Amino acid sequence: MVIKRRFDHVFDFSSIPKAPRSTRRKVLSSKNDGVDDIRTTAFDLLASLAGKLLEESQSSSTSSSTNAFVEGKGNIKQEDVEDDDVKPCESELASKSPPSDITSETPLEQTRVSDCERGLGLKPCGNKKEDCDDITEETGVDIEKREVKTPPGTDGVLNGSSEGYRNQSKLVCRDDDENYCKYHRFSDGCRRSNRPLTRVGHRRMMTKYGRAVPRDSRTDGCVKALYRKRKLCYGYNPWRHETVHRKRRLSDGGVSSESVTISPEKRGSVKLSINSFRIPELFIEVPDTATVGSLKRTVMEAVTALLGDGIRIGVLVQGKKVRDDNNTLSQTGLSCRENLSNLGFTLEPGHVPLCSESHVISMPTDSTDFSERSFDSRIPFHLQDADHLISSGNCVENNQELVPYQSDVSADEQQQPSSDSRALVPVSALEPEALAIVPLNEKPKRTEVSQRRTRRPFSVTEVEALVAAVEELGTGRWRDVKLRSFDDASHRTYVDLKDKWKTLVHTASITPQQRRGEPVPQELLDRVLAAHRCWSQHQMKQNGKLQAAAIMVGSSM
DNA sequence: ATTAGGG
DNA sequence: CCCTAAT
Repeated sequence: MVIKRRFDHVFDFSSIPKAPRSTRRKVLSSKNDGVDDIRTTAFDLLASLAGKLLEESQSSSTSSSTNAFVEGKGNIKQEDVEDDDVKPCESELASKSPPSDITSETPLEQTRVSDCERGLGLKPCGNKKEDCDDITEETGVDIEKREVKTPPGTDGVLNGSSEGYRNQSKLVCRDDDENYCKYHRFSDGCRRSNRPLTRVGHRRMMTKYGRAVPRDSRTDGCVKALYRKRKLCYGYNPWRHETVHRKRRLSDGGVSSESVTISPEKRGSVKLSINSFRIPELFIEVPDTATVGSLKRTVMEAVTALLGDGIRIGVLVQGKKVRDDNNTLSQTGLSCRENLSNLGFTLEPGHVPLCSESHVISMPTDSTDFSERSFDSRIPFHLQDADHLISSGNCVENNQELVPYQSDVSADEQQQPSSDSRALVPVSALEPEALAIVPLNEKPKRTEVSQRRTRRPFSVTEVEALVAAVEELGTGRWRDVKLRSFDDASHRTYVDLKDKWKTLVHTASITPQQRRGEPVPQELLDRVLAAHRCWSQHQMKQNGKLQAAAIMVGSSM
């Protein structure tokens, strides 16, 4: 699935939620922290810039026009994912089977099982059956139809408003993994897994880092697509080459400011406010198996990379870039009102980005375009866009020094924002180089095909299955847990399961307020804690026995 | 290939 | 999730 949308969002600073930095940081994982920092820094930077420039209250026209301006630009909003299609998931649930059915176990294992089942207060299988029935219902939400709704008559501009978002067009994504995975729980009753047996026929090729090599295509469409995306990005696609070429030609590029309002009030001083910045068109490609969540992250990454890459400010006067930083404003001709009205700013990337992760979508200028263009024959959009880029590039070539800027846009268009697309002059038309700003490859960390897997939060159903398996098998047999309960979920490796258990234990240990993501039922967390205690205790005992045995052996020698 | 634990 | 070390 390739989404083609123009992506010149207007960022309305006032719409950016503010929270104490410390608060926000607290809630973020260490990994996202960096991202958030970057984003925050970038926005803070912009905000402070605007603040500095805004020495005084804006001229009355400014504030009144700002909102209207943004409104008029329209909005694109990804509505939160909804589960609207409920369909029971295949679950092989347990039939009654006595927990004592462990005849094949060694005496040691027998004791540990019984110990732990006592410790965990495991119910007899009859009760487990009840659990299983409950689970059947829970798994009913496994099938998810996800939608992205875009507002009618809008053009791809983001802001906080959520008005008028009705199914103008739908982007239906499916998470294949969740759709199709089935969880086995107590599929063989209460019998403990027998490693030698379960091994047979269940081995799965794993990549070096425990990455499961998908056994079938139903669950790995995403993987393949991602890989393909990667491949495209890393060099085999014409679009990319065009991008690179263009970048060599371009010395500047980036985000343009809009709706700059200037109020030369006192003599010798210049007051102005920057109401919004527009982000240039971004190209995003995601596989149609990608989740909406991953799409969001992708867009976020693209924007973050753009802003966080280190941005510079460019100044445009009468559409021409002012390159001499040492000239005074009056020397630059910014002393009179007329000239000030032609002042513009650009955000430019800190350095010329190279290609790395080419996620990134571009959005059409209006929603009509979106609904029709995004999902039709534009799939191989690279070529078409390559053409576009080329022509844009030519434009730049002819005008390298003087970056075209529609200076009257800020003065005029913002006054009549809802007058429609005139205010939506595509960035590319103004600043073709903006197209090249797909921020890429700052950190050559992950080389080549190695890509971090897309995050797949565990569903409650999965957690349930995991907890059940660990209750049975303990915390040190992740491979067995995998085979027992996640054998059909190729994207869940035993390492994933182990990691998930780790986080579950942590989650269960913290207050509900500190938890994030889809809430895990307290009942499950209680079981997690109980199982964790039981099995770690068991492990200690076992270690003790081993030590004792070792001592015995040692002393007898 | 698995397990365990840090990042 | 990723990465490593140790089995």
